[in-house]
Amino acid sequence: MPDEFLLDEQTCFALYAASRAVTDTYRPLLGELGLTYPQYLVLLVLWESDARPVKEIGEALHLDYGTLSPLLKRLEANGLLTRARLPADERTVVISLTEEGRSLRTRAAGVPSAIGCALGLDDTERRQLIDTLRRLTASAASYSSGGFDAQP
Amino acid sequence: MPDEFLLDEQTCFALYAASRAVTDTYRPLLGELGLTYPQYLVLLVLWESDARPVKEIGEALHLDYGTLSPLLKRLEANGLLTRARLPADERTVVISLTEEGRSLRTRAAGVPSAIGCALGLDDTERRQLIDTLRRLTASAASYSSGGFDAQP
DNA sequence: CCGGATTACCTTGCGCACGATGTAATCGTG
DNA sequence: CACGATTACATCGTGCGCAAGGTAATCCGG
Repeated sequence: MPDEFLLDEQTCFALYAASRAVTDTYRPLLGELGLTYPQYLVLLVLWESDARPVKEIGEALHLDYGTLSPLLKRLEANGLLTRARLPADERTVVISLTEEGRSLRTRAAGVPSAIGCALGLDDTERRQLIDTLRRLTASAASYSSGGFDAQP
Repeated sequence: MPDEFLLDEQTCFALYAASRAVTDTYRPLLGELGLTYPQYLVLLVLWESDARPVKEIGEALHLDYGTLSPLLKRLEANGLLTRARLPADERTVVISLTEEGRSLRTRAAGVPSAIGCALGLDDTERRQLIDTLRRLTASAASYSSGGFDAQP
């Protein structure tokens, strides 16, 4: 039988390596904008719909507060967004883009196509890859946090 | 036209999310062995062929010394491997498994199949995913470190 | 309306990842 | 053989990513 330790390495390691290779590709592009890849993801969320609570940003990106809190603080320090308590519920912090944060979208206009080109996949492959990754993510998530015997 | 910032998010973010979901699945399994996922990857390399210089481990995993040096130090502190200068070339450090490091392979025997099951992909999908990810990684790498105008 | 549970967020600690910098050993060239 | 370049590795600083523990605001059952 083939070595299970090698077989296993293939899917998960391929994923791990590909993910890092992609962020490597983003790095120089985003560096010119003073952004990291996770910071760029937060801006993508906010460019899509501004003034959202931290909780929603976390749900969109599958990131927890331990990651987001300091990240958002850095973006605030860089003048790209503001943090404000919601008067109706003082627990929730609403994140809003500043004018500088909004205008950064224009400067980032070339990023998506540059990345799309760097990945070197045609439309069919891209769609299929996304579909497979989505199902894989859902399947893995159902195992990690619950699986058979999850109790809410 | 569709929003490029949304379109772009799909491939790269799907990859980013899937990669983290998979390591989430590994975490409890490897936690019982006292390992993290990158540490597990290093052991996979060494289980395949022991007594390798740090350089080769880095090439296999696409990791640099800044990541590997402290990681290997932790594995050494945990008694899983040893580090020794090569007499023939005092610059290179050879990493060798201890008896405990070798025996951990037996305790990890159930990990690959458990992960394979959690991913929920059939053999065809798995093969195709790996193939796509490999080409994507290669394409991205050729852009990041070189691309058109790389000068050695 | 009161007290316990829940919610939203923050902080701390640890372990990657990566860029930048440093050091010692070796190689290569004149 | 000298000496500049290269190689192999280590260290430091920054920024994720996640677990664990903390706080204040809100909700909810009695």
